Parts: sequence; C-alpha cells; structure tokens
Amino acid sequence: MFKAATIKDIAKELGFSASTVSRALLDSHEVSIETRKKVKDYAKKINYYSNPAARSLKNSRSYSIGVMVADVANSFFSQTINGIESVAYEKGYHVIITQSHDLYEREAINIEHLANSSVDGLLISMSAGTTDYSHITKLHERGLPIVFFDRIIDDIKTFKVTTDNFKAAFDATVLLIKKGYERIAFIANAPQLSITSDRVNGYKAALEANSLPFEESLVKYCFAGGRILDEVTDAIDGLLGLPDKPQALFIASDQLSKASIRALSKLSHHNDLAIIGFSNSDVIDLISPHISYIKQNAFSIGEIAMQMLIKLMESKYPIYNFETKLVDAEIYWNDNFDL
Amino acid sequence: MFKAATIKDIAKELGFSASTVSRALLDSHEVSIETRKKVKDYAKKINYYSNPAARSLKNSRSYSIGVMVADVANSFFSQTINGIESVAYEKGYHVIITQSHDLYEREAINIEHLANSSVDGLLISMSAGTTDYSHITKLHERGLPIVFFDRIIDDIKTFKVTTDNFKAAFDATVLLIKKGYERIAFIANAPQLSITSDRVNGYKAALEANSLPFEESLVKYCFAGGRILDEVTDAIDGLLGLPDKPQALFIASDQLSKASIRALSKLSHHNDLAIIGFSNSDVIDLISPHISYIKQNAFSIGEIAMQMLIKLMESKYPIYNFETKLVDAEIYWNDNFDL
DNA sequence: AATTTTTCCGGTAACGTTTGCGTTGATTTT
DNA sequence: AAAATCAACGCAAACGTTACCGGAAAAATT
Repeated sequence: MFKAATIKDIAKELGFSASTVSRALLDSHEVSIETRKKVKDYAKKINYYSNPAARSLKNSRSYSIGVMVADVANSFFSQTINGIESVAYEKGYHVIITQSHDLYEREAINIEHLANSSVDGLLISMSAGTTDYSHITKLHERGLPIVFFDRIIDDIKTFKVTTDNFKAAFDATVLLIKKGYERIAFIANAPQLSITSDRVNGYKAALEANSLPFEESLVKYCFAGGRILDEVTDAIDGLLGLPDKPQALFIASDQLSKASIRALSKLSHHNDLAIIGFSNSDVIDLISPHISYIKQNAFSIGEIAMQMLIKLMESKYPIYNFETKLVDAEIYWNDNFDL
Repeated sequence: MFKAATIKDIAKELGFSASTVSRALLDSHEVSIETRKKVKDYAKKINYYSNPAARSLKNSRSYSIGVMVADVANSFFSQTINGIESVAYEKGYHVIITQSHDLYEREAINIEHLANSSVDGLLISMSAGTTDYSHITKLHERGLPIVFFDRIIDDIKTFKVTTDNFKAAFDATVLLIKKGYERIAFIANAPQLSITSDRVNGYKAALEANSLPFEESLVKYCFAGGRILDEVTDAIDGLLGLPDKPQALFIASDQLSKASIRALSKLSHHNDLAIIGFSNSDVIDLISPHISYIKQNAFSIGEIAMQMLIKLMESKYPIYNFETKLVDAEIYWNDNFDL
C-alpha cells in the first residue's frame, strides 16, 4: 500500500528538524530564504502534501464546509453549487453537499452529521418542511459559522444572501399588468419560507401600485412546493373553476413551474392564460406551454454565500454587523405561447 | 468558542482510562459489558462524537470518498449522486463531489486534489475531454480504490457499473424499425467515451439484425457532447440536407437531446422526424417537439457504484476478480409528436 | 570590545484517538 | 494447593502537524 511523504521524510533528507520544515512550508520568516526554497523544492520533487487529518487535528479546523440544499437535481441549486465550489476550491476548502429533500428530519439529521464531522462552516438553504430552527440555533450559539442563502430565516443573525424576491415579483407582476392582464393568480410555495412571503408581498405591492384589488382567493399556497403534483393540480383547478377566472398566472418557484406546466398541459384551453414563473431550468424555453420566466442569478448567489462564509470563518474577531445581500433576478418575457 | 467533548472527558468523569473508554466505544470484548454500557450512556448524554481528524490520523482513513462527474446540473448525474449518497450515508462515509465540466484539465486537477485530501476511494465518471488516463492509473497503482460508473474505461482493471448501453441502443433502434422507420440517423457523443461506442454498436447491430444497411453519413459525432450548440445544429443541418433524408433520429445523450431539440425547434418541418433520445430529465415529457426517450436507472447505478467501492475499500485482502455490472435502461415510446 | 539585538534553527509537547503490551486479581485446571 | 488461564483494565507510544520556548551564532549597536 502506498505511503505518502511526510514532513519527517523531508527533514531527514535535508538534515533539518521537522519544525523547520514545517515553518519553511508555511513561509515563516523565522526560516532563511534559501532553506525555504530548498525545502519547498524537495517537497515538490517527492510530491509532498500535508496530511489533512494531522493538520485538522492540530489546528482544529477541517478546511471543509457543508452545504445544505433541498435537492441537487434542482437547477437553481446545482447552479448555486457551481458558484460555491468555484470560490471554495480556489480558497482551498472542500465542499460536502447534503440534501434535505425539503424534509425537516433529513435536514436536522444531515446538519447534525455535518457539524459532528467538524466542518468549519455551513451554507444553508432552509428546507420547506422546517418550522423549528433549534437544531440550527444550537450550532450557531456554539460559534459555528453559518451563512444562509436563498431560503433565509430571520431568527438567526448572520450573513445572508438571496434573490431580491420582492423586487422580482413586483417587476414581473407589473409587467403582466402592463401587458393588459389584471386578474393575476399566484401559485405560492410553502408559506413559512422567506422566499414565499417576499414574493407574495412583491406581487401585492405591484397590484396596489397599479390600484388593482388583492384577492385572497387568487393566491394558492403549495405546502409541498411542487413535490406533490396533486397539490398543484388542485390549486390550478381551483383557480380555473372560479366564477371570475384569472387571466394570468404567477408561479413562484421552479418546482411549481414544472408541476403547473404538467398540470396545464393536460388541459385544453391553457392558451388563454398568460404565465410567468420562476425557473432556472436550462430547457424552460423548450417546454410547452411556452411561459415567461424569472431567472435567478444562482451562480452569483453561490459565490457570494461562500465569500461570506469565508469571511466569517477566517475572521480573527467575532463579527457583529451582518449583511443581507439581495441579488437581482432577470425576467424573460415571451409573447408567443404556442410553439 | 465551543469545544467538543473528548474521550478524556469521559474517562475523567467515569474514572476509567482513555484506552478503556476508546475500547468501550468500539465495543471491544476486553471491556466488561457494564463498563461498556456506562461509557456509552455517558457519551450519549454529553453528546460525544469521535473527532474525525484524530480518527483519520490514527487509522489513516478519512471515511470520505470523492466523486467525479461532468456536471451536477445534469439530471443523470444528480440522480446518480442521490444513489451514491444514500448508500454512503448509511455506511458512515462522507461524499465530496467535484465536477469536470467535461474538461480534461479540470478532471486531472480535481482528482489530484481529492487524492491529496486523502479520500479513501474514488467514484469516477470520465470526462468527455479525457484521452490520457495517466493521472488515474498513477493513483490506481498506488492502491487507491477506484470504481468507474457511467463513462467507464477499459484500461484500468477494477469494478465498473454502467447502463447496458449496447442493449438500450439496440432495443431503441429495433423499436424505431418496428414502427416503420428504416433510415435512422444517429447523433453521437464524443467518440472516445465508452458510452458512445457501446451505443453506436447497439445501433449498428440492430440495423444488421434487421438487414438494414449501416451508413457512415448518418452518424454524427459531437465532440463537445452538446455543450456547444453549433456543433449539434451543424450535425442536424447536415443530416436534413442529405439527398436521402433520414426518417428518424437517435440521440445518444441527455445533453445532446436538449441541444438537438433546441436546434429542431427552430426548424419548421421537424414533425416529419421520429425522435428517440437518451434523457433523464424530469421535464422531458413536457418539451416539444415531443420525443421518445431512453431513461437510465441513474439512482441504481449510483447505489451499485458506492457498494462496489465500499467492498473495495473495506476488503482486508487485495481483490483481483473484478466485475462490470450492466444496468438496464427503460424506453418510453411516444407516438404523439405534437402536444 | 562589550553588549544588545536579530536571525535561524532545534527540542518538546500537544491535538484526540487507537493499540500493543503489561498488570492485577479472579477463576479454572491438574 | 500450586500452576495456568482469563477477564478487565491502565500505560505509553504512535499517527503527522504545528507552536511555544529556547539557544547559539551572526550582526548591529553602544
């Protein structure tokens, strides 16, 4: 079995002590330039890499961070992960990804698991099924650096980054109104999520700004967030069964968009409806019915989240003034509902 | 800052030595049943978890494995990852995911990085851009357990698992022929990939079994595997520009299917073509033109790959007889090309 | 020329865990 | 009853690194 080179091997070969070699590799000023060069050259020659376990044990840092998302198969999250990884990688951090599948239990277990594997920090997008945050507050109080992204929560004071959901929903609604649609229904995600209330509020504000009435009956919350097709089908059936049918549909998430389209594609007269929905799918433009969509800057959100976490982890002193960054989304309008 | 409980804390509290506590936690028979129970109870009470860094250092194992895929945003891979994680998690392994984006350089760097972070094993799906395998053989010769999945290679003797691509392509082609399509074009992935040749061979064999001629001009290889739209557009234009136009299209990967559909959707008379393509997308049935598709058992492949890797990592003696497991895919036929 | 400072390096201990070996007292064997 | 066995535990070393504490030689200061 292969045995990796250690600092001792270098020390023995070059006639230095292990401490000098260690310092040389860390570029300490207590080692002469020539010695540093000698050590580094030889280290490279014999393909030396510091043993991460030993380094972790000594420094009580693991140089790995944990990421909690609902599902990697979700385009938004996989794009976010790409952003996270690009920053993490260049800063020398490993990324351990876990999925909640929007279930509270999975979230709690996985986060516990991550914390006990001594990750140096956590990047969390809350599961839709979570209403009790104690498993996270516990870790936060212990001093574990945590950054929330996408689905953020108010209860914990730390860095957060998400789409400017209010603005995105506001703009999209205004766009629908400008195009002449005044009765706009809203298919919402689980109500406990930050992204849900922000988006609903943006929608409400847009209606108000255009002196249109807000009708409770036009808003349908989907607690499973599109995971259960029936929930979405029922919501749409309910809307289309209304005496005064809506002219347009605002769909508040990627999962919901897919589910709604699937539900609508089985109906005959879906072409009457103007549809705009959140989606980061790379094939959204190929799907019919052809919808307008709001695309989040997922990659940027990932990058920013990771940068925030690094700031938190590497800060020598405790940080008290936290920032919640809002990233703009992009709206793509499609007039043509038939392909 | 929070300080986790250690074995010493337990030892001190209970009046045992650290070694006894360690052995008790490992269920050693050299410790009495009562002592074991006492230790475990107290450990649970104070929320003790063994320090992974110390354990890794001592046992020279990290209890984490590395996964190399082209892209987590790809449905097939994200489903595979779900399979991998489900097995890994229950066996106490961490999963570190990296992406090659089908680039040789990224693959080489990431694999090197993973190996130096002392993962206990590697799960690899080859990048389309890779033709030189030395970065992997090097690690394999050192004794690092490696399992290939999906895009496997012949050069390295180890466990492998992939879809029965020959059979899937054979069956799909036969199906097209049965439906009356005799001139079937083939849009293939990068030729150096195992999945490419297997699928092409299945297609050829099906033609031969039905006494149909194989025409080189009907097969178009896409070296970027659908990452570059133009490549696919050119391939399709080439096929449709043929004096004797094909009646059906066989598309050999998910990425290619998406790209092809995008290319076709811009043309007017795509309804003449029967299309069958590999895809694991969860919205493939909503996309138009509406195509038939071959869906791989991605989750199973992930599970099997992880089980193979565990067998390899935890075997006390070197293993010499390796298995290459082929998993059946499922074919979904769609007669209706218009939505 | 004597003193102080600086440069450069080594020794040692520690991080938390596991393991081979040794020790003790109790139990079994002849 | 002496010898052998065994159960249950402690001691100490080791995994590879880093950091504190020194110390000697060289350089800089009086």
